[in-house]
Amino acid sequence: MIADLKTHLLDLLRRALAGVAPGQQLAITLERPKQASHGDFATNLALQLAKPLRMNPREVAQRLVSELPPSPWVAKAEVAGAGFINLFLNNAARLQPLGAVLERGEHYGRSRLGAGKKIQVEFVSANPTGPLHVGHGRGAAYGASLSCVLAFAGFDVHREYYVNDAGRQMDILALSTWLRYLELHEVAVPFPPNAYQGAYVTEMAHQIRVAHGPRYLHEAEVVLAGVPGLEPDKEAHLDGLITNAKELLGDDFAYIHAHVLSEQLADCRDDLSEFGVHFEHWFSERSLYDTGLVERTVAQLEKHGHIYTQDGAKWFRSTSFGDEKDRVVQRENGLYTYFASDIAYHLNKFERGFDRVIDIWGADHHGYIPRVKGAIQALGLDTAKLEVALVQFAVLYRSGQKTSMSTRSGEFVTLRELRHEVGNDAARFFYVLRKSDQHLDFDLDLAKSQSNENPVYYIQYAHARLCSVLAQWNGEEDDLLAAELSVLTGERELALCARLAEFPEVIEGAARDYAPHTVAFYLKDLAADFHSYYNAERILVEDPDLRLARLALALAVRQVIQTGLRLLGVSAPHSM
RNA sequence: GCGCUUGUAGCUCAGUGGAUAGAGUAUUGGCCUCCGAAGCCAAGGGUCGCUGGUUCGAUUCCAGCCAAGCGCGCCA
Repeated sequence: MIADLKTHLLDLLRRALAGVAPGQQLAITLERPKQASHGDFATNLALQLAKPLRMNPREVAQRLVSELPPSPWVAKAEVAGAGFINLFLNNAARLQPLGAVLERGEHYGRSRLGAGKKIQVEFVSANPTGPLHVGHGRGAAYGASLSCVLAFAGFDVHREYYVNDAGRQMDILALSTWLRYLELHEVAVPFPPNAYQGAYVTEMAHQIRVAHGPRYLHEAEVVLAGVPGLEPDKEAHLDGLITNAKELLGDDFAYIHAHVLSEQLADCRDDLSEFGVHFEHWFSERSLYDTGLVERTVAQLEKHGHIYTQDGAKWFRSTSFGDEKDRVVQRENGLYTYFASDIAYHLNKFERGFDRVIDIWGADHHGYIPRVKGAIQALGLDTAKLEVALVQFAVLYRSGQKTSMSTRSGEFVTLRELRHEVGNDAARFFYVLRKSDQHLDFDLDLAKSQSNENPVYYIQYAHARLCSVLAQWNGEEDDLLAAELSVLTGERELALCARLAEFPEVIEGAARDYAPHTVAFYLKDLAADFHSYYNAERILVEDPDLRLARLALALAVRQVIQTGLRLLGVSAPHSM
């Protein structure tokens, strides 16, 4: 409808252009002016033409206006400012979007932009070594909202969580749990400061003790045998302990490893699920090793001459692809690096036939992009299909003080804690209310103590008000779909219609730019327009025609708020 | 040092090659016998970091500088 209207206006301008400057090929831009006095649409066409035609822009504008063919929708066209052409629509045209919302209902705003293309969105992918913290929450909220927007814009979206279940961090978690277990049995092994400190580790140790008693007990001397001291290299100390644990426990270490992994993954899954964040796939890093894909990937790179050996390690020549230095894929000790499995993972993604793959990473991974893209190119794949969206870290403030968010130190505010304090709706909305590449100062005190000031309530309140009015009318909502809308002539009403008309454009923009925050800002604007209208005019008036038309407008606004909030994972309560 | 990101109202943040740069919050003053005051209306508050360049026009694009965050491992 409104797309047709825009097409119609563009067509009018194109014909005027042909009359004034035959042969001029210009991309005509049509924008919605910020000020109502500048019309419903404006174009800078005359300003663009002024130079090639060597004419005064206002004069060009004047000639374009006089060449503009008559239209059933355009009330007037006028020249303004430096040479803008402002187009004013008649009321029938301005009411069109309202009719479109009523007709399409929950599908209003849906787009064919994605054309059913398969697109994978991988996000969160936090190591399952402890509870998710508020930093992960941002990636979760962003990824989930973006995925919904993309799906609404016509993409076939696949959400995926990459589970880092193969690396050293998981070994450290298993070790940490075992050490806590020994501690519970009063075995005197000092708990290393760089092991996982969180209380959940002790809880898991406790569970293991309850389930298996003393089965995993060993004397302190054997546990510490041959382990280098904490100084000078505390990581070497940790590695020594891991080596001993694996030897002493054998298959039992694998059991503890598997146990802590499944515990943490289950916790993570529950946490995200309660946050309204769901994944189609949980992809195991370890499976890349089990299926031999990591090995095959490196071999393939080697075959094509992108690998060389130096100092006993295998290096990928990523400098050939614009990286600042070459990167190790297989260490001197034979173990593959995280990078190696990540190349294999991306190869696997491409082999699954996605038209586009989006990785959502924390901004601290930005230096990682050139090497991954380089590897993809080296494998003969199309790097343009991979897009990386960086999400800046949330910097957490408590009582005006910056708070640490390290998982290993155990000093962090968990996502679960945050959700319980401020609620899922406020948390989801708060996270997505800034563009993703903007640093986020997350003021805990503000979020927790003043949650009523969170703008999400402003929008939800508008929704509840609309529900309330419609309930008091107590009629059949289906009857509103056929209401005669032409009695709506007030500026506020027509402004609301214009706002409704923007929604499909906002969705397409958000999908194109990976910017779900624009949906949040749009909803704030829509709610503001409605609150303003609601205070100025009465909806349930005596005149039955006007009442029905206003109720139809209310229904449409409620629908778009509902749709928008759903995309952001925020509830639309009927009362609050 | 190099790279990426950021710099807009007291604070937190949107936005744009175009007309008078916006919102929330904070401050001040109004609006409920009337559909929900978690709301509305109004006022004050700005060198869009600085300097150049491109352009009819730059807060927006480009370069340099200043400042902040992050990254620069045979960690993941």
